[in-house]
Amino acid sequence: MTTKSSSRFTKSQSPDQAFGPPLIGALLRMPWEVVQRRMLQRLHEHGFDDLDAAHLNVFQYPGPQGAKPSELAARLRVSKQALNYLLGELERLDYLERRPDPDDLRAKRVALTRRGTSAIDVIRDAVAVLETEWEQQLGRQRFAQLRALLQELNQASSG
Amino acid sequence: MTTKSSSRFTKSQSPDQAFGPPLIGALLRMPWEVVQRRMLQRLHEHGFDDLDAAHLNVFQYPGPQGAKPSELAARLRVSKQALNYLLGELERLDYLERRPDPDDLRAKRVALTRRGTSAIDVIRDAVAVLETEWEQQLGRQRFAQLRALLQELNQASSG
DNA sequence: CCGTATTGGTAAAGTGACTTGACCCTACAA
DNA sequence: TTGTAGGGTCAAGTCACTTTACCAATACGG
Repeated sequence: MTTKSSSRFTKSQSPDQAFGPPLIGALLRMPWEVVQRRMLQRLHEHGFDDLDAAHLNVFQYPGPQGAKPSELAARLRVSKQALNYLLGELERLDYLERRPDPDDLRAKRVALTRRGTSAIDVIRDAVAVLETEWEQQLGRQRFAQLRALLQELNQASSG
Repeated sequence: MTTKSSSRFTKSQSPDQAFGPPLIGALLRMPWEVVQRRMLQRLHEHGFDDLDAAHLNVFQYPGPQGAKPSELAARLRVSKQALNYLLGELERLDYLERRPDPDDLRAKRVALTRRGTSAIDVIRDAVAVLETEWEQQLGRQRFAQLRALLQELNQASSG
């Protein structure tokens, strides 16, 4: 019933601000950007200073371990060439290897090196630290609630 | 699922995943990406098909209206040259104008055109639709809770 | 089996969204 | 005044991509 006519909705009342209060988009984006920066910062502090944001995408959940390059490309919504370029970089920097798939002679599989898994450990740690910070700000219970709600949201819109 | 044979795992407790359960990072990122795709999709459907993800950043909360290019550059964490490049595109595509700042002869101010504000209306509408979808999935109360928690989180880490 | 289509990956060339470095003009404080 | 910082732009270079094309292996319908 709220959305039958969008007239009142879309016209913002304040003239010099196109947006009113933060939309759910911004509310999700801003903390995610905090996480992202934190991950990069920690990685750089721990000697993985040859990684940048683009590389980070490859390590993103659920991680590249065992995946086929084309799988990863689809997951990250980039062309397989673009992804292969990234994989080349990461292989050169000794974060992973591309090994032949034993079950399909066309395919390859990504295998993390020791350095690669170490980097992922740093990432997980960085996020863990941030989580405890947020936990303190929101309270344990409320933070747990937030996490649960986000989890539910992700399950719903996984398609 | 896949072969159990490759069970040389990192210090992560979960078997064949370098990551265990989704970290808060992924939980924030994934719905944000849903929002992002939805915004672009809606824009393209409504005739704003000359916009891409990079342009969207400029329109992000709280929007470019009245801002100085250098402000926007800092906000988006890109160089002022990079941002100026984007503004050039958006000006050429008739989404905004760069006008001289009346109070500072060095500066310019971004002013949205009619087409620009229309695009923002579409964005807000797209997010509003998604919000009602999520509201139905989580329930009104729980979704309101989620929004409140996210708002709190953003206030905390605004610095 | 065969022939065809599909899938996984690569190579090469082009490009465009950036970067770095320089510069100009204005503002402001000393 | 001067010196310094801030806002913006121009120009050149770069590299992370895209596009196009192609090969090899697999899947599948007969």
